[in-house]
Amino acid sequence: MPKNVVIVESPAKAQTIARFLGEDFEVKSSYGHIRDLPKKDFGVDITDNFKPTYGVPADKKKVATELKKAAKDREVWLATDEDREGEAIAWHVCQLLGLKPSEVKRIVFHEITEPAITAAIKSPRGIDHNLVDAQQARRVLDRLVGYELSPILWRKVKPGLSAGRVQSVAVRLIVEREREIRAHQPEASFKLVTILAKNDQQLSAELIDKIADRSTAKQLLEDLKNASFKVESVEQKPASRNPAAPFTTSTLQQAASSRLGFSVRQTMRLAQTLYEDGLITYMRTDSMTLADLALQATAKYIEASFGAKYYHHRQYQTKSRSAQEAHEAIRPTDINKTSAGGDERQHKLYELIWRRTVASQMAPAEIEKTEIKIAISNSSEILTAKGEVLKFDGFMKVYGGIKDDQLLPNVKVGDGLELVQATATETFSRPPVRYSEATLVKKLEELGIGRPSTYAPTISVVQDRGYIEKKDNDGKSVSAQQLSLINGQIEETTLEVIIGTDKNKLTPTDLAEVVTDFLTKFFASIVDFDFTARAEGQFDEIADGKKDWQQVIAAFYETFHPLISRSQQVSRAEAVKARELGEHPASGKPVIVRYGRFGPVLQLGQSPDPKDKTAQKPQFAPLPSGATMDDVTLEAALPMFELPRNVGQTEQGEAILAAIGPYGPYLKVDKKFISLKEHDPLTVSETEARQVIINQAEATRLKIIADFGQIKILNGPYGPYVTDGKKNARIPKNQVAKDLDEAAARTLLEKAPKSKFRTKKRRR
DNA sequence: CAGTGAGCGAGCTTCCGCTTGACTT
Repeated sequence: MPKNVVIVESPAKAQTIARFLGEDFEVKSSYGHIRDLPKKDFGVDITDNFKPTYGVPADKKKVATELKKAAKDREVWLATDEDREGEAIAWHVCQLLGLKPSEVKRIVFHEITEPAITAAIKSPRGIDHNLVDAQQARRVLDRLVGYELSPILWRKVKPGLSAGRVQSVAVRLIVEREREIRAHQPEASFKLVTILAKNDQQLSAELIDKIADRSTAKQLLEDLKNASFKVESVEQKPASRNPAAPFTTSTLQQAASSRLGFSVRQTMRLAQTLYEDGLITYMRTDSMTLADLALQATAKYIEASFGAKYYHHRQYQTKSRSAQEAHEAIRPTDINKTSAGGDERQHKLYELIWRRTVASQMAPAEIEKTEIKIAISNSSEILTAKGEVLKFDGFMKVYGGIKDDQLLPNVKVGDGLELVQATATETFSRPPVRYSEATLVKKLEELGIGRPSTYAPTISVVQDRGYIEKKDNDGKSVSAQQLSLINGQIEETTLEVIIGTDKNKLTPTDLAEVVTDFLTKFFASIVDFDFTARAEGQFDEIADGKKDWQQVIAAFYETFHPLISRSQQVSRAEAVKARELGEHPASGKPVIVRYGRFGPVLQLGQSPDPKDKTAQKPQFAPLPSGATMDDVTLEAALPMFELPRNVGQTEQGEAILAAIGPYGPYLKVDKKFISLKEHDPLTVSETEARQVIINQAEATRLKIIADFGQIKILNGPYGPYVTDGKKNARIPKNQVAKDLDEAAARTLLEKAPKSKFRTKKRRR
């Protein structure tokens, strides 16, 4: 029985370091934080100097028992990460095991290499209680903000909502970007591009400045008809480009998104598998540092594979202001393994990491840039042709990314050129682009908000709460004019261009706009982009022993809590920004849009005084499909009060109604409801409605494999299954669905395990 | 599954950061 037990955070790490430590050491994992504030209760005693109550969460009970068993009568070594959270985990483990910090050995290492670990074992230290206190301050601050703010939203906006230091800023960024896009007015201008020739060789040259309007563009083309062109200058200058730093979590997420099209969550899942299989280093890191052994191996690999001139030693410094650097950068554990991974996507991600790591230690790419200026005989405007030639590929041999540029013909100053064609095309200024998952992560990291372990979960939570949706935007079509000068003739054409298209971009819901407005109005300091950065400054002072954590929190709470009290006085109506769209033509009553208890709603007539029992109640209706609270108009709103609408009859003479319910637009035929997906309930014709009804009947018929009354065998997205309306059972591989009789189906249902998963709450 | 809309009360929801694992209608 080994006399030492080493506790680390991750089981995969435990496995690796066990190999280096030999028989005297058993290595166990805490699986992250082992104690935390309770989920159900507030867990912080405001009246007792913010004293936290810690406990072992339900999903950690098993680990806690195992750790206690393993630590009994052994020397305990705590090798959790060397950052605020890691130090706190070490302290919590002490508390769990009933050990005084002086009774354990605290060790740290940033690389999982044999030298790093043996060196660490030789120099144990104590637990840094200042650092633990900094973590407690962080934890308690987040609890105070999250658990005092969220209930305000439940009461003033909608139950189940949430707010927090990180998620509320993420939502705010997306809301503000959307508003910039809405406010954007595309400005038109003209871009002139010419093709010029010297003998058989052609080059493309353009006017750098945009041309203000069509008449100026046309005049310029008229001038070009009779102009001659002469090379005024040829400038060549060398340039070099350096490789990007090795991956951190956020840059990996960005590169995997842009190069491989992976979502942030997908990237992390794949990286986790590669890490567990020992193929890459830890994937949740903010460090760009490579271990010495890795640097040496990479140098050797580059020199052997590409030659010495491709090698260039580099050490990178992180720019992230919140970086804690408890780990290495993300790199392959064995640089000689050029490809690895269990499936296609793991393969691609591994290769991306490999390329980035190797490239980071390679020579810069050498480029020769050429710029040719061309004078026009009858105009003061200058045409410019730019070209780039790659002289030495350097790191681009493994991590490319340069666009092919034009190779310019050999011309010298004074050479005359012939005009082949000139085109002036109308272009429009672009609105800012919406955030993608990856660019949001980038922005959050720049602001120092969130950590490598929370980027992916934050993106999920803002979607789960109904604040943010991933959406494609079709953009809008605009007509652009184009004037072309070919063979001495000016031709005019009109092009249809689509601007503002988007795929998979983060778009705010009406709920996000309402909540963001509420929070920026009443909690401006909390959703301030610098709030986290300022708090981090305070945590650093606690870590340095210059401040007491409870005093820091007390000072914060003194300014924060009054905001809570004040916001409680606000009426719902004020919180949810009602807007009057106009007047209902028939009744003269106002039409209002606002965020109701169940979502955005149109209201016809003012809400009556609650004391006035005889007052007429206003009429309510949902927003038209595709409209938001911000862009809905009176014209679009009015027909919504006419629903449900009488569409006509089925061939059998049953009445068809169309309306919008809580689950979207639907048709109603003889008490049966059919969702309307393709058509609008306001405009759907009788013929279209009949077809939808027939299609629906056909789909149901295809879904049923066997129908025994209560028990049915159905085709589902995961294959055939048995159901009695309440419980479902999958059909074993060795049985054929359509051969089952009622008795067999019943047996399957009885044998099926009760679903452990709660059915997911519906989002609206 | 196909109405609701104010505010109160019962009892539910909620934060961030550290980690992995379960397994669907």
